[in-house]
Amino acid sequence: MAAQKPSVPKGTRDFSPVEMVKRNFIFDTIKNVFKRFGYLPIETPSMENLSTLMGKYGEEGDKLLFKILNSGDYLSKVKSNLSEVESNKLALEISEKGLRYDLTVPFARFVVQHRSEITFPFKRYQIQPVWRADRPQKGRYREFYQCDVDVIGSNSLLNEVELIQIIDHVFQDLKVNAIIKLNNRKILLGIAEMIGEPEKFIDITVAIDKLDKIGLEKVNEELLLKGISESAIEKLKPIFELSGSNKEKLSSLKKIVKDSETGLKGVEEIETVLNYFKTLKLNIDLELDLTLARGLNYYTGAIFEVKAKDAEIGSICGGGRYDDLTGIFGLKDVSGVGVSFGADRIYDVMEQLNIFPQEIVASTKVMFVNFGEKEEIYCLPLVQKLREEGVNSEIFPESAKMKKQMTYANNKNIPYVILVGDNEMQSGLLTVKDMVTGEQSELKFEELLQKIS
RNA sequence: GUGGUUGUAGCUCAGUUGGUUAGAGUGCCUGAUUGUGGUUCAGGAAGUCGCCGGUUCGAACCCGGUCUCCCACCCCA
Repeated sequence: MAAQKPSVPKGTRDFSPVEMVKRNFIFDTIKNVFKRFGYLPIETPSMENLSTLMGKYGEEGDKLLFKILNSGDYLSKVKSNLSEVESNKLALEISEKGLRYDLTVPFARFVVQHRSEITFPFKRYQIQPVWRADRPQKGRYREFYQCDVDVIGSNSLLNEVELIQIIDHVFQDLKVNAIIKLNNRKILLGIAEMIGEPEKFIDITVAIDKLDKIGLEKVNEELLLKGISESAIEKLKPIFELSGSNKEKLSSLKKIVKDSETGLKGVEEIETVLNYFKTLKLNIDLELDLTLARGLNYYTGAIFEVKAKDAEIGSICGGGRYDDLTGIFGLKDVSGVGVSFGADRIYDVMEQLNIFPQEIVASTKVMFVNFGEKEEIYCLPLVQKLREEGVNSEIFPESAKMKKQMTYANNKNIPYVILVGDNEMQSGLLTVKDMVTGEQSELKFEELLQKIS
């Protein structure tokens, strides 16, 4: 039988040690910031009941869910006529579980399910993979990690402020130049009301979200196509033409939505958030962007999106406030707000810009060459001592040829190689080779410690 | 889901109008050097030409299907 060619499913990837070291650098950096702001970790299962996931991400979202086939003789339980039933109807009859699509909905489920154990406001972070069945392309995978921070059970806009600070910290620590775009769904709703098309709210937001990508004309075409009247489109025009500083945009916006209570509330919320930053230091740019809409329709208040300034890859972080996500699961009046960092896209940006710190790649600092049994017995306690001193060390596991052992150290980027043979065992010194300069010196153990620390 | 594109050695890629035995660079292995990697030199191994079928005396090359990669749309981290 011919060996089958090994491969992984479309849109999924293996990660080599070098890649994992870099990925862990991103995860660790993000995690440390989360912890510094008082967030605690949780995890939820990779799969959820489809009833938990369906209908939370819009029509498109449902299509992008990976569904898991029921176990056993699932076909025998199908009630519909197989030759007539539609695929998506059948899917629900033979599948009751699916892979999670994001971390926010499982979190809402978690909160409702564990409400009696939770003290509110509940601040949690969660770093796990999610799955989406769309076609892979640049910066888009079928399996990728999200790093979510959310606070639930508090309406305070201080939480929005805190999330912006977290984003600021993360990208500062990662040394990624980024910009936060901020908007508020209430403003978008107010605008929809103003132009007399409140029921077309979703269509309007999706269309204006594309403004910077496809331009005003195409957006207007799309709006017409969705059945929005020309006069309404005409009224939208001044919103697209808003410019200047955040302050200027807000004051002209106030006039536009002056007759919409919701709209004014949204403007006020943004003003409040921005006012906090009059006295807080913020390194990242924070920009009010009226064309930011975000597709997920559970957002009700503030919405955020972060873009890398020096790379073209879509958003690397996004989120917002959701007033009633727990309501779906039976817990009313619990508002939450959170953001999600796209670790894989951040990786792509950092890789493209070549800004991973050099020193994270070297894992082993010292390697002992293995000359044979006698020497092993002599070296092993030394390796142990180095490890006790916190130095990452290893001994080559067999007395292979020098060339092989040196090549191993070289390929693994090990900076120091130690040679201990008859001479060294007699003198009690260690021959230490600096793999960068090629220089060798005979040192006492303590001198070695000093040299490498 | 729609449209386009790619696939040849572990990796990056050549390969003429369809014509003997499919090449290069790099990596790998061996030796020059039995206690010295990264540089140099000599030698060596390595390919169902993505897969299935068709056309042809003959296919890496032409045709059809399929999978995969990448890109755009939809949507999104």
